[in-house]
Amino acid sequence: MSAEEQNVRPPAERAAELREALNYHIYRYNVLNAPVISDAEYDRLYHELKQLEAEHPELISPDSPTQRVGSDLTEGFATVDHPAPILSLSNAFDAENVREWRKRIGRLLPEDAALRYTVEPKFDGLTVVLTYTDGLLTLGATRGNGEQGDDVTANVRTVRSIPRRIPVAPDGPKPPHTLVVRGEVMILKDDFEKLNQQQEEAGLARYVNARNAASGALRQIDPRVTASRPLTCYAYAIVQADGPVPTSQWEALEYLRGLGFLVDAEVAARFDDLEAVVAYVESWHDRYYDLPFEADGLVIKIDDLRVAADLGVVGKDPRGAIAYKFPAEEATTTLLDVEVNVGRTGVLTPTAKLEPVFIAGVTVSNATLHNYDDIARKDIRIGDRVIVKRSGGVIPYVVGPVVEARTGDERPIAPPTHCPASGDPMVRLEGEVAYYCPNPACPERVFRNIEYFVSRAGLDIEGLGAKIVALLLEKGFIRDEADVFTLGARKDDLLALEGFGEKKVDNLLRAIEAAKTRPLPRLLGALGIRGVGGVVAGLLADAFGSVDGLAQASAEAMATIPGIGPEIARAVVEWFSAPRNQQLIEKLRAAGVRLEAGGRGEPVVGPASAVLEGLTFVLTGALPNMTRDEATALIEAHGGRVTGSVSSKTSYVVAGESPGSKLAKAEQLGVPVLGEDGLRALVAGASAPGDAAAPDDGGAPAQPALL
DNA sequence: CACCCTCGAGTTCC
DNA sequence: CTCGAGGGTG
Repeated sequence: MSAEEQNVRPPAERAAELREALNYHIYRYNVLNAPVISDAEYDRLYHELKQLEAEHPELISPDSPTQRVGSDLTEGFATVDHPAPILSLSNAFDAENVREWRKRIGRLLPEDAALRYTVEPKFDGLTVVLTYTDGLLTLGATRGNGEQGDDVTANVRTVRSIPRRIPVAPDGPKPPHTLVVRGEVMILKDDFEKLNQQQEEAGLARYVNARNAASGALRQIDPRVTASRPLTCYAYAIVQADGPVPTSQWEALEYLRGLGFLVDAEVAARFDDLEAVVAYVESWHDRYYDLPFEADGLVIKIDDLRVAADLGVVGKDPRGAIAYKFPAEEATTTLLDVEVNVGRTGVLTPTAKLEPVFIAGVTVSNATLHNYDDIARKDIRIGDRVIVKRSGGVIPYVVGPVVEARTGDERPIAPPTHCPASGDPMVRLEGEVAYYCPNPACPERVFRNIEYFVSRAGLDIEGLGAKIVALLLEKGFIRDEADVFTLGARKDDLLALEGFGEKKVDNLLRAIEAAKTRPLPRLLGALGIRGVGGVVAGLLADAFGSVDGLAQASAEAMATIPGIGPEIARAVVEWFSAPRNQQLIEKLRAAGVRLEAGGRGEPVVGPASAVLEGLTFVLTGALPNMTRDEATALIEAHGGRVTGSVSSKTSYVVAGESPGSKLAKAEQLGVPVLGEDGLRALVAGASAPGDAAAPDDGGAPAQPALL
């Protein structure tokens, strides 16, 4: 049943259906801690109902979820009244919504009133209300239904970032006689990972998400259990005080920090211009996932708390603040099927076929399932409702199944016993996760190998992508990698193919011709020997100088090279001992492919300078004026190294636009971070006067700056 | 033998 | 980008 079909039904019927569904989801979320739909979907349903009620006010009923705030009251805890009701916030989903909010409140304010705004993270945790009497933490309560909450004082006292006594230091500032603070309890992302590792080691189920785990922890009857869970609390508001406290939100945050509360400082900012606010919140779109906590948006508040209070409340939403929601990165959908992919090495990778679902700006219908151990560990079954996440990076993956939504018709997923392409029985190597198709002649493996051979990672033949490789295989024009070089003799056959004109064929043949004289490391890497990528191929090329030299080398000889161990050596020897591969080399030789290092087209370029000698760089994000390849070339030309992951040995991280998790890692490890300019300065500065001459080897002329 | 670091391999969508 | 595994080091 599609959304369109639902929407043409009578409004009254649809409203009743939405009410029922929402109430059920509220119960699942708040009471059982086991939601069956994502927050984003909940939001969608909620807004549909709200809009329906706006158009047809007669449909509003007292049990409508729009008329109440959610409740998480649990039996087993004493119920306490909140000094002030905990309200929710209206949502903004884009810049325009934020401007509309400003316009709405503008009508209630004096003409041209100058406003300041604070922006804070919208924590995805649990709201708590903390009461201090003469500096002592005397009450901690959950949000409950907004009016009343559960008394979880004993549990709250176990949270280390919540002061049990203020002042925390003997000379620290003293709070007023009574102080009520609002905060958010959560499990930080790193802690959540560790917690799940412990769960696994203990043979227990993983928690699906941090919020549920935190919620469960806070509601333990035995506070010792709570104490064993890594809870953190950020404070963000003063609810009540009987002494002088700040009258602006910005100062309130500073005040709370001064008293010893944990207060966010990464996101919090104050602006006196709404457009600056809009630019700021949008700037968080592609970096909020680097925050140490889960956040599903930002909160924009009128900084002057008296002005905010005077604006009052509409429905259950205060007018003085708005929640700016990030595009949802998680959604639930149905796992329709699991497809098996055969890689060029023979590894089988399960891929999830999903009912298409819109997440963070794109429609996702496929997601990797990594391997069969992972499927078993998460107990994912075909037909399950599954949570799909598209975080930090871009690549979506299946987080886990919603066990509560099972109907009993779900089917377990078993690793295939035979290769879907060749029919060979699958092999699982001792101690490895992957299942392999052991047959090197497996049609899928052959296809993937050729595809890799000609790809950018291999010989980089432009105009020869996966589609065309598949077509050429199907037509019988090629059967292995070397056949690619015989295509020049079959120009007429190529021209006869659909979509292949004179120009396209000429370009393709020219690219193939050029690929005959690629540098030796590229050729070695393109062969697809297990464990031999760009770096290892370079080491082997340096040591043996030619394909034949390598083919004759012993495993022992290879293993003496730093960076090559017994495993890779064995894989290389094994590869060259296979008749199939020996024939391949002979065909390449016969086709005129250069199998040695050096020669024309491969100048041995000495370093332009050695100013970066001994330094290791990691690139992340997009630099404004150079590609990653150019930046890598620049660093290497000056004697530096570029690696993929940040470690304590990394000298510099070069970060550009929308950097990934590497930037956070760098900050965590205290590795200095450079921009593009910083990199150029490093190169230029040190190589400036006098020392630009290439060291000793007279043969290679120093290259001028690369750009 | 237990770490840490690096490399290779596979992956999604437009 | 993330994961798993190989290689090297203390």
